[in-house]
Amino acid sequence: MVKDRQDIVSQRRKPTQARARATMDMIFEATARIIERDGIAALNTNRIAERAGISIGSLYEYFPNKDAILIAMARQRLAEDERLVRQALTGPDADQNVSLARRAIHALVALHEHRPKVRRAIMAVHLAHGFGSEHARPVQEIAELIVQRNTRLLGDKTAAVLDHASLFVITRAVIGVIRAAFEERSLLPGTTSLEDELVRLVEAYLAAL
Amino acid sequence: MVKDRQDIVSQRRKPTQARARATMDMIFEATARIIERDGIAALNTNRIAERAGISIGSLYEYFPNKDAILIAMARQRLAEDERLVRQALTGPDADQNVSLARRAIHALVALHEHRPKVRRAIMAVHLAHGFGSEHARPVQEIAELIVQRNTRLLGDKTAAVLDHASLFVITRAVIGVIRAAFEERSLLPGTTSLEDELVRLVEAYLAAL
Amino acid sequence: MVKDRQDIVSQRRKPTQARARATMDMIFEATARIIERDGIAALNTNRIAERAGISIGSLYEYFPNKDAILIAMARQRLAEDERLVRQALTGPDADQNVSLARRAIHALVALHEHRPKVRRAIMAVHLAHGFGSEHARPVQEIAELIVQRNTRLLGDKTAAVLDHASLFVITRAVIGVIRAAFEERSLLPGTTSLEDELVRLVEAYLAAL
Amino acid sequence: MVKDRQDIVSQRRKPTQARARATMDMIFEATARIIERDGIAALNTNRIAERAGISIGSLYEYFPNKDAILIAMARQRLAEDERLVRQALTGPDADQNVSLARRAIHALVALHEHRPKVRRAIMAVHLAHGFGSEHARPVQEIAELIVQRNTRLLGDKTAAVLDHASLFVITRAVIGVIRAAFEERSLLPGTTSLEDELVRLVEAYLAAL
DNA sequence: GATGAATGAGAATTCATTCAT
DNA sequence: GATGAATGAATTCTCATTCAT
Repeated sequence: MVKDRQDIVSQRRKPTQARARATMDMIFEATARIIERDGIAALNTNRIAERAGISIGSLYEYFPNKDAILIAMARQRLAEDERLVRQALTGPDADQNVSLARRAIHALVALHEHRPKVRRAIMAVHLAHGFGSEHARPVQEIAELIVQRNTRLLGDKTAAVLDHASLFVITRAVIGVIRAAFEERSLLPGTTSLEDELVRLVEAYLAAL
Repeated sequence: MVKDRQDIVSQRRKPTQARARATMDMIFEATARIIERDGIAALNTNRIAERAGISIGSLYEYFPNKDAILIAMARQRLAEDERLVRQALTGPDADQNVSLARRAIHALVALHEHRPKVRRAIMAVHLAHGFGSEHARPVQEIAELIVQRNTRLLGDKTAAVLDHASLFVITRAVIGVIRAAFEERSLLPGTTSLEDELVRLVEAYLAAL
Repeated sequence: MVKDRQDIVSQRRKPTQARARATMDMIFEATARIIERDGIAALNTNRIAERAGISIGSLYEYFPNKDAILIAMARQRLAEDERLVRQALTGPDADQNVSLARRAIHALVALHEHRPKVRRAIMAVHLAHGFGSEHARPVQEIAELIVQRNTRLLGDKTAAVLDHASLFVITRAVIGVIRAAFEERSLLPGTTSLEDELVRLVEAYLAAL
Repeated sequence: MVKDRQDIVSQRRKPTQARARATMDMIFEATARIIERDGIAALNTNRIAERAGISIGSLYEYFPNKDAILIAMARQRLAEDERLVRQALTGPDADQNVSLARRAIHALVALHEHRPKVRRAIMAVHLAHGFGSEHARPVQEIAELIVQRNTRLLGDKTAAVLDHASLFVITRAVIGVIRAAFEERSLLPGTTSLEDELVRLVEAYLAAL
């Protein structure tokens, strides 16, 4: 039973040493595998420790409680998301013939294809702990990046228009659609038409500003 | 935690009698109150029964397990959502001077202001149980209604354009934004600017088709 | 009541350490005492743990569920039965002037005098779980031992006659009578006449082959 | 929860009317079917009432508690057992060329082929309630019948020899073997060799007296 | 006589967490 | 730093039985 809810977030040990970093990765991997195979309901700290090949005592040396593991995983994913989308936009492999928005959307969709069950589970916990605001941060930053780029190309007009509310709306709209596509399976997520529609949505909205 | 019970979904007792209906409502109300006051983590069947003023045995006469209660609540909410939005569109109090899209968006935003904590909790469980596809059904049906209306007014052209994928994208975009607004609290939900932006999003997208 | 747990049989912790072995014995002893004093209906895991002086959690560390405890006890008893009868036949204290059959029967009757209420209860559960075939194994093995001994003394003729069916019949006849004597209390078990009759039964049957 | 254990045995309603008799049979049949399909662990009074097509309240009009149903079934079976074996011995279809012992044994084996799972379950409860002595009564009475018959044919010598203990031993030996054959499934129960061996056992024992 | 909704004591079991070694 | 045995509060859920209608 967790008694002290305030430190639910922080890891106990700073991953200064490579060794500690490796152990944490094993904990994350074990957690992900359990979620994938048996679902979040079957996840418990003893099982995580066992599959990670460490003792339960050691696990608690790294994380103060169970949810801290999932929250750390969510944050890691979110950071990774941002890194990958940014790479798609500015990295050396980026296709310069494709619009920034389309590249970002394509990358975002691709992200959601990786371990969707795990993503859903960790994000749900992350959300339940009130970190919803961190949730869209990567996409938001990407959006701001795109806006800055376009501003430089097109002049200052657009930038003035794309205020806080507009940025919020367009980013959440895009993630909302992508998540729904994966949650519902009604529309095949990999489809190009999904990406086409999303690009249309973004461009139409931005044009309307 | 639900084990291997086959039937997470259905109620046990069919609410044929008004009495049974009333009992179920008391269970729902007790559940909602506990979630609001103490959070979903503090929710357990004994407490629900106690606050609902029935015995734990009776509770299990109505629902096979805890999650079934939350899922039933989610479905009730979803049905209510649809009813309310539909009413805003076609009901006697509907303001005919406002566009259908704006009226629907206004109603949807208003819905999310009602017991947001409860809504979040029950929808999370509903989602976790794999009913993500039911999740957007009300909005989808409303959207189809709007499309039909517009089709009658504008002729068949628009209808041909607004295919499955487009409808999916615009509906999920709208709920995605509304949910994010309530999850994140970063943007004050009641704001007209949120609604304005959503209307702009919808109209821009439809115009771009 | 055991639900759908896969593994009713095995202990969870292997009794490698002497400590674990001792704990298991305390669980067995606590269980036996509760059955003796209050009957099998009063047996529950919380009470077992309490009387064994361990926490309920620890109990479940050793056994996956209540019945597993009883089944383990039954198997322990069965193994002990075999050991004791074998000892009566071949041990240093064995009276060589008495026939093997009589010695075996005497030992078997003596066994049933030890905690009859416990024996009945654990064997009933063992049986109810479909382990009826393990039930007679000790006696069967003893019988085969006797046959081998006699074969050596009398030559191969007898061995040829005492086939599978005959061995089955005579062993089950003997335990059937002993158990009935203890279940029914109609005949005082300790009586020598019971043993005399059983010896007569065995010898008459074997002679008739 | 049963509060008054003394009336565990008697039915509440004497089956004076044919109607009541029919209801009790439906209760018995429902109970048997549940045991056969789902095992004794799945048996509960609500389910019995449901399958018997009566209300739970009515069920308690006929039996004071759950075990009373099973005990009544056991007694009915036992009475039926006796009737059937007696019929095999003295009935019009009885084969006069076969010895009485063989006819009795054949009939007993045949009995155990009928709903073995149900028989095991109800007899276990019957036994657990301390009615073990009623258990062998039918067989015992049959044995006495045989002895009387043989006495008339062969003179008074045998009757003098077959005292209480001998009668006990031979009857319990026979039932013990038959039960083991069905519990263990190691020896095919229907086999003639089983019957042959049992007849040999009985005749050898009686001859040895 | 019949009904069946309601009861609630009680049983099994889990699992996050601690702490002595 | 690591271990993992032990803890026990907490939770879910069952089902025999009652009794008002």
